Amino acid sequence: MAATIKDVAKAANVSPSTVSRVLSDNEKISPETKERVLNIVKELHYHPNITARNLVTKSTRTLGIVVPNEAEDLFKNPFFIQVMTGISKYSQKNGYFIMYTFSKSEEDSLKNIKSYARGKIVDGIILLISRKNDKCIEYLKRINFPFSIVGRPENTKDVIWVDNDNFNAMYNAVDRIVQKGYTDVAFIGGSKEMNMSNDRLDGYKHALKTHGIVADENLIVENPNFSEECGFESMKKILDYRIPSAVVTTDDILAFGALRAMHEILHYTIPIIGFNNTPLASYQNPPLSSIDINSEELGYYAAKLLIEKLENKEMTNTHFIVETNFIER
Amino acid sequence: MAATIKDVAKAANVSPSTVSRVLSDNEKISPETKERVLNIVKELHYHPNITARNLVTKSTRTLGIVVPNEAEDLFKNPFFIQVMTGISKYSQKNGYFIMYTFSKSEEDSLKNIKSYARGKIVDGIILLISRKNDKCIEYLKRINFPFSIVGRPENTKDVIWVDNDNFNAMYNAVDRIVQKGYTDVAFIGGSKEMNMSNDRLDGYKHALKTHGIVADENLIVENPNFSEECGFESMKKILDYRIPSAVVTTDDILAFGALRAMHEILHYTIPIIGFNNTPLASYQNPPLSSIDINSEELGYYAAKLLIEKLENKEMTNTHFIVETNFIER
DNA sequence: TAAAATAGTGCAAACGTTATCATAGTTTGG
DNA sequence: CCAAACTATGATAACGTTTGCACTATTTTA
Repeated sequence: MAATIKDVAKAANVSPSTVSRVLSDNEKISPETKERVLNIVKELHYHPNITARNLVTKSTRTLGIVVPNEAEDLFKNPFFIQVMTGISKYSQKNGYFIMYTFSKSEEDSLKNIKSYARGKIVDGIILLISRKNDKCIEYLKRINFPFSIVGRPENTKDVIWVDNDNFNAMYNAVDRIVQKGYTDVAFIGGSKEMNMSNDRLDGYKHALKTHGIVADENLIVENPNFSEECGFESMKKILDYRIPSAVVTTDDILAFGALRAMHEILHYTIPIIGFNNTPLASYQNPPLSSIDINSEELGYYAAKLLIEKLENKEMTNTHFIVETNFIER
Repeated sequence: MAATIKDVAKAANVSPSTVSRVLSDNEKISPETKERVLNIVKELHYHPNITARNLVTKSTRTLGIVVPNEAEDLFKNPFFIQVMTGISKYSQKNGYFIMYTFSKSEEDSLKNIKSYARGKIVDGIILLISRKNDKCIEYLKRINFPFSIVGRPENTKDVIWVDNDNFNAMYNAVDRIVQKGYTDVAFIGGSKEMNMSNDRLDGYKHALKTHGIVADENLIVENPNFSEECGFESMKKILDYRIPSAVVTTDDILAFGALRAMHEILHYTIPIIGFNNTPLASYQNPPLSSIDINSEELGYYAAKLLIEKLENKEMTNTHFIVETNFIER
């Protein structure tokens, strides 16, 4: 049996309170007792029982991550694991543990959130996605449970969120290629369910407008998801209509598909830009230019803002915008 | 404030014990009290405090996953997230929570394991990697803490592990292509630190031997890791020496690099086989044949075996072999 | 019909901490 | 030099459950 605080207290000839104080440091404990206690602690290999501590402090120093089922479509995309890495990095640095759960559906997400929140198993929750009319967000708001979101939610009021500036990221990319002389730019987008899709489309349109170019609706293809197949079909559709001078996409995987369509149909490629800068983007033929969204930072800041809220730090901001970088290849 | 078991008890005019028994079901409680209590539970939105329960039951029904730093090299590879999904699926089904932590190094892993185990924060640990002379394994064995490993450890005595049969997977693949007439097969491998690398190499050698072919050491290139660059360089080296009739690799990413080398140097491709069946394998040009290792199942069974141990089920086996599938494209 | 078994419930201890309050001893202030 | 303030520590009550034991009322057994 592992030693408890009482064992240490007895061996050091002090009360449990004193041991507790020694361990939490910031107390007025005489140097002698401190040393004596610390020696016993070492000797007995004592480590406080976190569960017991959690019970009395009414906090678990644990964050819960809810990974949506959509992630499955995105095994191809390191986005989620990168975000999770970022969350882990900040959390560890600040002594927080992390729990996660994969959810098959929005309902399932909600169920998992409830078990986290109601069982008081975590102090806060990080959502890796925000849907339209998101039930999870609504629930968390209603029960007033701390949470943060990766991705801008529909209604940003009273929520903590972290995202890229998708509008500007796409705006700048399109602006750039138009300036290079590619004025006839096609757009291949993914799921319209997500806010970022619309932001990126808006950025595209606005950039064209700035240059006095009227967007040709036939050059804009949106899809139900971000698969390679969708990218392929979209490009095919576009090529059937006309050969644009360049293509922008809202995801590298879409770009991979589009690239394949060019190879198979055109037998040459036109400039194309991906999004998310998947590690494999650089290995495409030709290497794919892409917009890096710094996924890891998204997670890092989602954890940071949430923890700041949990610790009642005065928050300067209830959201954070992570930079994007245009990677030209 | 959320309702406690005492509130429910008071409202239902019973003792807390009775409420507890109603909630844990399997007790001789009269149908009337049961119904009455259940109603109050619903009315008060009562949910047991898991921390308090954990304290008295001396168990957290939580599994801890230690993700190694190597994962970072493998963002390109959905392996880890797939394993984590598998773990999540089995755990959820059986009412277990999951914690994870990324580790920067073996030392860091050990530190994280200690905080999980000594704080009694998790009931068991799943390691996502096994190194040579693995300090984590050694520690967990020493303190006799339940754990399971994804991947076969050096010493399988007294440990629970789940893995593919890497030897046979590679053996069969090589056997297959040799039978098709490609007798001059090159081999590109990754980190020798990992057992599976050696198993796969052995499988390759043994398959050739079976067909009476003497392995040409110059056609065998091993690398420090599984990067695209390594694949590229290895293929280059092989082509400098001689053009083989086919190539097998121990990872799709290596194959991607090798494929690029063929395109750039040979300007045509020879048959090549990857490993892990990365989602992007099918989008290569030409589509990459690969060996699917069913990563998700690896995680699923790692969780299953560990939980069985935790619940003292009589375990028929202390390890499990997950099937591989040759995906021909 | 008395003794024994059983069904249904309550009491109280335990789990291992932290935190509030009290206290003994020492130092400081006027 | 006595009251006031402070220092270092201990006693004790929580935190919210589960569980072993005890108890009463009922049913079964012989």
